[in-house]
Amino acid sequence: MSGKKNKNSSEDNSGSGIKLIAKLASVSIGTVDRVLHNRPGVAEKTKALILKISGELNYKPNIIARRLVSKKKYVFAVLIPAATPDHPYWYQHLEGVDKAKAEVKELGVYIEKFSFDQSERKSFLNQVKKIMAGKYDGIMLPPFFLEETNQLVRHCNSKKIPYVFYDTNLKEKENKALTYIGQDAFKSGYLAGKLVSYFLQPGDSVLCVSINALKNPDQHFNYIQREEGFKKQVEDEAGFKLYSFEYNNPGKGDEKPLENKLLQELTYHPDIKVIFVPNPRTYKVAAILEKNRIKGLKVVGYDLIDQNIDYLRKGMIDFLISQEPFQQGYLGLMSLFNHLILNQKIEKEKLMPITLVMKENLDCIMS
Amino acid sequence: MSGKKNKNSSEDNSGSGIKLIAKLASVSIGTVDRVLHNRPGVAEKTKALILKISGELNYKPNIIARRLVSKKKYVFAVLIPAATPDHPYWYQHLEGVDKAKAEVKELGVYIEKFSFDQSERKSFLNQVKKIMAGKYDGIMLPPFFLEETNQLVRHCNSKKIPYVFYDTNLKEKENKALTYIGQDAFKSGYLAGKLVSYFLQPGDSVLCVSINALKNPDQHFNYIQREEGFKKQVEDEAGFKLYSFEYNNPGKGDEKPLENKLLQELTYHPDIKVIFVPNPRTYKVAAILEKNRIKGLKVVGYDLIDQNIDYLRKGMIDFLISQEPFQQGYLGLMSLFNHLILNQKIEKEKLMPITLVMKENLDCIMS
DNA sequence: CTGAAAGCGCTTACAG
DNA sequence: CTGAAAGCGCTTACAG
Repeated sequence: MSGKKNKNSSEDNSGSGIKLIAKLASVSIGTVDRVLHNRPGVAEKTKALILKISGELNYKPNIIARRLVSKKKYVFAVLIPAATPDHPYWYQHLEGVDKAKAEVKELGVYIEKFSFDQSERKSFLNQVKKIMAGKYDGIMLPPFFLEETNQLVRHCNSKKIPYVFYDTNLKEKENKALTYIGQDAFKSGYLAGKLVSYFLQPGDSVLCVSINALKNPDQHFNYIQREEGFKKQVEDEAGFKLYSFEYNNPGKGDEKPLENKLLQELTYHPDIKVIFVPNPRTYKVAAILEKNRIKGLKVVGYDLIDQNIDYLRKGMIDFLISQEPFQQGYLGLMSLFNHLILNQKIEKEKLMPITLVMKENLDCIMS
Repeated sequence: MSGKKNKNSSEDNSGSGIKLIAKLASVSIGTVDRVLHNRPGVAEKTKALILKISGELNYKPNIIARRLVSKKKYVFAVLIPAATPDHPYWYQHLEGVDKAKAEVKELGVYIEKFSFDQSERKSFLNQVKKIMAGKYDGIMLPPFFLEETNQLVRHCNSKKIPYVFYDTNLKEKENKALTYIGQDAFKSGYLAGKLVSYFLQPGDSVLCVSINALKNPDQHFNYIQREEGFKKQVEDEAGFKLYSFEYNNPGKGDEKPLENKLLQELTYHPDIKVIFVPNPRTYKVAAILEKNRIKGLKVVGYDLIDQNIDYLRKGMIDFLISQEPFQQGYLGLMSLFNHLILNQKIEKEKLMPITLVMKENLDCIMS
């Protein structure tokens, strides 16, 4: 009567997992559970036997059963720049975060968001402190500010809390991040440079306009690296002249200084045929060109934010490089989940593709 | 003693689902299960009550528990062109299929692959027949051959078996496919045309070389549409001259005729500056150019197969358009899974991004 | 150091 | 038409 299930399968498919092991080892399932979870209170001999059997059986726990019964809850903290009309880039990260949030909720994993003003170092620090004061099982952040990030990193390292970097990478010695999700910024700029070189004729030159949002411009790791990659290709390898200037604006106020500077450069250097903006403020350049009815220049920049998309549609921006912010938010959290809950091995880096977007493939990219 | 769990949560989180409903309706959980699954044998009155309560509770079944206990197995059939050194494009689909396969296996879903020779209509038909003879809960296929696909479609429609198209879309009246996963071929060609237009100077022209693999060339829906999209942009909108020829080769044998034809075109039309190949056989053109030491031409084509990647690296191919074949294989099957097992709503189309790949972003794309 | 029992939320026979 | 019971593979107290 109790023998309904034939045990003639010599397969991988080991009957009923933990129960089978218990039977073969002549112990109870409680004991098996203990050794499988490395909990104390099992005789060395028993432990060894159980490990041996579970090894031979190639035992893999049934995650479904595990999640059904487990009462353990997980909470992740996500540090994320405030998405505002001035910095809409982050809305897409937010959507990715929310998708992950919805997906893991039923599985007992909760995600808390900590928003900060990306132009304010202090605001970042405050949220870092809140996170350190709380009890989180995993943390995800864009390491915008070196000092403050290192505080958090040290805290995580000492408490063995896994953390994930996204959008911007930090290659510091203390960095033991579980993974980095985002582009290789140098390569990204290099690719932009390659594309631009295709457009140019001998004698043409290029203008790079770095429009920063931080009060502390030396902190924009990504923009700096993109510019370096771009410069390497356009100037060093393709041999075109590259002009460049920086413009610093924490988001508010008029852009008259930018306009003046830009027009001045274009007047002095009529050989400029392409303008490159290594960040999402590309639309500001397009707006100035439009306002002053300047045509015949190609504009290449970053990120599919609404303002940029408008100018891409109008033909005032030629190419945008997309970093898949949605995927960054989503995959970053899922890698914490996969690591902590599913016990999966996580790659040290998940580099986002450097996607070239033109008016014509916009809709496909966004769907 | 049995009251350990406080029931003071007036939340969405409805205690224990089916049990709570049973309690509130004063019936057993068996009866609740029946109406939730729309099985017969429940009094209309009881049914209505249970439906009402479950509605008020906003009841969502716990999929984890469901899967743990359910003995129902699902089997999907995938029709996939044989991946061979001549058609390596399909290796990547295969990997996506295998990933999906591994992921759903533990959940009681099995995936069977049916491989066919993409140059042989007959081979496709044979596999279609096998699938129709079997008992499958879901089917995925690239609808390469119209007649044969329609047979399968009619079979599926009458048996209410969901089916998914991938790689190639078919917009026939009988087509009630659950979804289509792949590019919009016309737009894809149009984008290629736009990119090419950026490279050209007035007076330049373009050559389109369509290298087919089917014995029955009129069946290449994708290639035809790409060519049309390309032509529309390059010729109609940008106003460049477009030469084109077709070359038909079912995979085997020498390419001397192709070489002769290509060299002839280039000799007659020295104004040709770009060659466009609307399919993965782009490397064949690159090989001929290399062999004959022809430089200064730009080559744009499709798909990240090894041969193409080699020439991209060498600089003999300038741009490749990627269709994310891995994702096609993976997402197509997952949409069957999500539909059938998770009861999710599926979008009618999942258009793959039209990704431009150059030597410089190759590694990021592939990782 | 070890075992026996209850239970996660559901489905599946089986018995009325 | 309806209910009571067993069980999916695991974890969690609790009792020795």
